[in-house]
Amino acid sequence: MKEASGRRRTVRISDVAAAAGVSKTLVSYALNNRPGVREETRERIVAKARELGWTPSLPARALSVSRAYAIGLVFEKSPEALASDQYYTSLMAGLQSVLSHSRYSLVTEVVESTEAEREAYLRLAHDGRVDGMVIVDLRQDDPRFALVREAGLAFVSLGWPPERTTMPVLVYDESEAITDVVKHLVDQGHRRVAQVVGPQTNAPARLRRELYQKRFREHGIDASRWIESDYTAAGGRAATAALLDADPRPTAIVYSNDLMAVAGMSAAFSRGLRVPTDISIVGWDDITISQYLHPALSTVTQHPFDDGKVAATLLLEAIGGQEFVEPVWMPNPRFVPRESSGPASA
Amino acid sequence: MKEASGRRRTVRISDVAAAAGVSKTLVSYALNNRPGVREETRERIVAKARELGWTPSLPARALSVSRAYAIGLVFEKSPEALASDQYYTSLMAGLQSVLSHSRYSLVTEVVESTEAEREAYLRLAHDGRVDGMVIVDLRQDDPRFALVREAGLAFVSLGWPPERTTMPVLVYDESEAITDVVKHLVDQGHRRVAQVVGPQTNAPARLRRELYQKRFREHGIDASRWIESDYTAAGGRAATAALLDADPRPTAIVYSNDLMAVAGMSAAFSRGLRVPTDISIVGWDDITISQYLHPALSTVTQHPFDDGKVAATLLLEAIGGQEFVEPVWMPNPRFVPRESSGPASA
DNA sequence: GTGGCTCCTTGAACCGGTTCACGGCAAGCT
DNA sequence: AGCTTGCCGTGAACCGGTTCAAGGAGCCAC
Repeated sequence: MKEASGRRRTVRISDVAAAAGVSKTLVSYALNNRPGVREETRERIVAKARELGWTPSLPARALSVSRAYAIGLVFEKSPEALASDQYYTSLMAGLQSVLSHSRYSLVTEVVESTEAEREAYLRLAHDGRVDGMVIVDLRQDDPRFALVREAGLAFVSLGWPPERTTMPVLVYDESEAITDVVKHLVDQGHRRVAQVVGPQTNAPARLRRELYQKRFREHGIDASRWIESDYTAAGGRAATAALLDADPRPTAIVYSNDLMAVAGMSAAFSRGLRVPTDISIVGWDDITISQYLHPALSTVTQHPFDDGKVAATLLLEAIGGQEFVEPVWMPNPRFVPRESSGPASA
Repeated sequence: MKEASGRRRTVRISDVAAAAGVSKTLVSYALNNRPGVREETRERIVAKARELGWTPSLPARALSVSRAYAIGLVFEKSPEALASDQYYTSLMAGLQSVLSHSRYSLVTEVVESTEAEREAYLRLAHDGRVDGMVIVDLRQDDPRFALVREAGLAFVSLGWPPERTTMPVLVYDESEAITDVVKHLVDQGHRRVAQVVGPQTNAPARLRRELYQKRFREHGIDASRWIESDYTAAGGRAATAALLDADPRPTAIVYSNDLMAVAGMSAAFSRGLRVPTDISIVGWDDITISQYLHPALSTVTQHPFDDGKVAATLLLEAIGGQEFVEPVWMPNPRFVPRESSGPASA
């Protein structure tokens, strides 16, 4: 009586063994599709297991095979920055869309300093909590690659890692979109263009800035007008204010994410400037809200959900032992002109 | 040689035992602060453990004590809806801010149907992957409570659960903010006010709609003008379009989240209406971008990060065996008037 | 000197799987 | 007939902790 109402007795592999009249070794072999089990016997065991509703105990399996059946994702970001940036949530959803069809789970951490990030990595690895990591937001001389290497963890890198590796790497080419943005602006007569960029310790942020500069120079535009910011709205607003203070004011500003671009528009409005009549604004990310803004934001679309899907798939393969030599090229980001960019003001 | 460069040998409890010259039982007792160990011996063991860099193996401990040392969070939402809604990401960050100081981790899942949600719950529970769940977005007759009860999992509910429970419950009172919004609108002469609400299978969405209606009626306003939508931008835009088609058009629309409100503004603009001159708009959530819009969005602020913090704290206590009888009242959401609401048009 | 008590310590079982090494048996080969 | 070979199946060890029941040492009282 007490038993029935109390903690539900879970069915063990030995229960299945007893019910099928074989040893638990054989049950294990049968259920893991190992050779050395007569087909007829295997079927009987599988049927019994299903009948009893057996599912493997994760901790037990984890203990004996030293696998966690989980992957980790650590965000080194302020909660504010994380929440206001859709990229990460979409990425997570993309990862999940693959994991939920496997027996793997996603363990996430949000930390607010590189020191805490380091600890999180060590903890996840040392505790045997995960079998692999998804590394995003690559930084200059990123210390995380050494961490995973030492911990013997598999990983997937979203962006070029600083060292050669046999783990999967996802990359894409932003230059095409950047070329399109610059062409779009130049065609509309813009000659004074400024940039508000992300933290320059962040490798992709740096690369993006350089690509923009290269294209600017090719069109004879002064490429030195850029301000480093932090991807937050407040940061974007402040940077924009500074840029608008310059005497020959820029006629266009390109931002490294939409959130800063929106805040930039707000800064422009509050000075009585019209967008795009007085100043053109181009973002990056294409967050949901961008197309509903007034004016709708010209920006560059990315595919974080797909990135997540592919990243999860490849990471699982890497955990399975597969080696990767070539990076995987993802579809390029694409420029989407909308209303916030137009002809340059006189 | 091969050993040294290969898989790093992790230090086990028996290594500590050998080094300290005691049995592994005693090491376990000492490290778990159990009574029955001489103080001097305990110190020696702890010192040795630290010296060797021992950390407990999670799977091993999980196996013997039937604890996962993790909590679960399942989102039943489209990736799109999840990504564009800051609430969830902030909630997650809040949970993490507590968990990272414990040995607990957060396991997240994103599913797109209630059937998949059910499977996710069963899987997390059955696999022994988590010790407790965070239940958000309560629905009418929410099936998740039965799931966790049957699985014997602890949980924390963000909102009133359908049944009596000894698990922690977080609640807050929206009526104050709603009273303020309605008063604000009425004071400015609004008599025709409409609502765009969230899915009415969602219990809090329903309650919010009813509270608004109650206040409307108290001021003699027709409370029947509401449209059910889905919290997405596309949904908000469509609902707004329908509302604006009505002949005596509403002079104000209140939305159940900011994303729909922004999309609603966009719909108004595209018909040549001005905000707030021709129509006032009030949102709900206060996402980061709201204050940077043009006009800045009048809305209601919530505290998802704090909710997460408190939820995690209480859930850990519940897992520890503590029982809760009274729900915990969180600070009330607060109305923040900005530029998108103003005097009613004639 | 012996019994009884407390305090500290330990061997062994257990959690629920995986896997290694071995054994029985029938078929194939010489 | 004797020996190898392959297939199928099993016992036992192992993963790294926790915990129960029992054992030894030291001390006190009778």
